[in-house]
Amino acid sequence: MVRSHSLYQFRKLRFAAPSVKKVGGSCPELFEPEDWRVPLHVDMEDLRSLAKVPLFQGLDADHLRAVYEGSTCKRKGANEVVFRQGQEARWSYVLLRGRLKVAQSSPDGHQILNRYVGPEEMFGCVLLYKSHRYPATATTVSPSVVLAWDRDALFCMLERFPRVALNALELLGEELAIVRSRYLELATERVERRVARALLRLTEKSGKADGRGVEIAFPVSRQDLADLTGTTLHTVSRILSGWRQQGWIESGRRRIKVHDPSVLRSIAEDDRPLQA
Amino acid sequence: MVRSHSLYQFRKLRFAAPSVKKVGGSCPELFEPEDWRVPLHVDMEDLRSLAKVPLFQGLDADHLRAVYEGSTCKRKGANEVVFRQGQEARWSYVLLRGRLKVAQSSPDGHQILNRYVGPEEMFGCVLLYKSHRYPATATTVSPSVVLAWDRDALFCMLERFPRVALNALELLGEELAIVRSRYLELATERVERRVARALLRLTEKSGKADGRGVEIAFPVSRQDLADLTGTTLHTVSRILSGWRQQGWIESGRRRIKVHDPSVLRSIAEDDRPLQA
DNA sequence: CGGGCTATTGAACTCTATCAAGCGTTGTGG
DNA sequence: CCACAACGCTTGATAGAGTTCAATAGCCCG
Repeated sequence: MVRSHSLYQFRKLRFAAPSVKKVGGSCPELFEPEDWRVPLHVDMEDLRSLAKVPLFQGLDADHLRAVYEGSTCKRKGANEVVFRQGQEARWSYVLLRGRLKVAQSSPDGHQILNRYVGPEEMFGCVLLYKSHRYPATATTVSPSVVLAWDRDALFCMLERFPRVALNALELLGEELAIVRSRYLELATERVERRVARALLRLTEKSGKADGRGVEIAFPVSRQDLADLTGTTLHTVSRILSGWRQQGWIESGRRRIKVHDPSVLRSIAEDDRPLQA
Repeated sequence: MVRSHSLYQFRKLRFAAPSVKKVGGSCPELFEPEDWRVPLHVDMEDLRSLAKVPLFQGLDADHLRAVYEGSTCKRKGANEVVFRQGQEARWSYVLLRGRLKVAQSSPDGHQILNRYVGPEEMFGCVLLYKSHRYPATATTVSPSVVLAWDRDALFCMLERFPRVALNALELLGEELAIVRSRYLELATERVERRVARALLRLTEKSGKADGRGVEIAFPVSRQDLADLTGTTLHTVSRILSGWRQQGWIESGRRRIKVHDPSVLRSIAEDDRPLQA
């Protein structure tokens, strides 16, 4: 599919000086100036968010608090890197607010997009990667707040709260099923269909509907879509142009709105459900 | 890649009457006639195998025994189906002896091969698939012995032995990393390289070396290799023919021997390591 | 206002799927 | 035990989806 080196594929990520601030769970006084956005009662708000995280379902308030206090809070602007492929994997993350993407690149400069991560999802979490290295790079798409646990805290947590381990097992299982279904898709469907599916998944997961259609709530470039579907931005551009001319969609710079999902669905047609 | 319906893709699996015999863990007297292969001390032998299963690392003898006694033993000939895609997922499995392949097919009749399973590996185990259905079909490649636990037994086990849950987490994580790396491969590498990688993985995992090279220890057809790499048996055949003419390999009916892995490695060349 | 990004589009090219046909082996049933 | 069917493999020819190459145009931010 993507064959050889194309300069377009080398995406220059802006490596803003990592304005990572570690914040002891319940020590708001440690906040640094750039954290002005954060009100002092952040604790309670984060805790409420935390309660919605699937990974922590089944924990009662006290346990949640304990989990929270073992965490480190990091705040990022848009387009910052949370961790980079190949780095030592010390932290496991949960996204509280914002949006980020997890991408993997091959040594020859090609890139694929593993997934977009939304609020309350865990990421970078394949606990103790055997290699002890992150297999992918996580980059924020919008300003984000993440909680992180280091190896020790994580193991502690898993030991104290077996329920969390079970949740993790379930979530990893889902993830695995999704990746497998994506693999099947990549191996058997043609590009247009893959793009349609990807778009549908994005709108379903994070679409903002208004009178004239559903728009993806965060910026997605053609290249992103290409990396997501295993093709090139050129092909994606052509396809979207076609759809736009048909009036199926509306799109601009890193912006896509689907007018009529049912049309896309018929392009993606198949009995097979879209996983996730 | 694989575009439209090709009769070749509809692989007629021989659905032998499932000669599944359920055997209470420690009740050898329940064995049915077809189990003549099995000596009476099967218990101890299976137990020893069980001790080597990564999923059960860290359990002591008593616990292993408990785990074993919660299991059901099933024996299969070659080319039998253990579970089928879409069936209700009641059982989780560990392969004790033999070899099997796990394949997924899309509604339009295309097929991909998720993985080959060797002794001591777990499969069909993404505990409690959310859908409660197996997402793939497992077929024996050689005569095999599997142990199975039903949902209840499994949860019991996870509850009694948190260590098993942690092991499972680690194994799933590895699995996920492998699938992701395979996805990256499929999206970015061309066919020849993918085939070379697949062959190398097979020989490394289950190669029998002799004076003139390394042979894959179980039957692998061109179609299998194609399903494994997301291409067609035609292309695989052409590629292998080429390599054979170069003297890199030697191959027959469902039989492949690699003379010089280093040559294949240079075809698959890249700094990227072959995940598993 | 200029310099990056991002997107659009045309044209050429090529990898690989698809179509088609044939061959040797295995194994099965008469 | 032989014959025939099924299976696995090989190979040539053809075509097409989608990558690659190239060039341009619009948009956003500093």
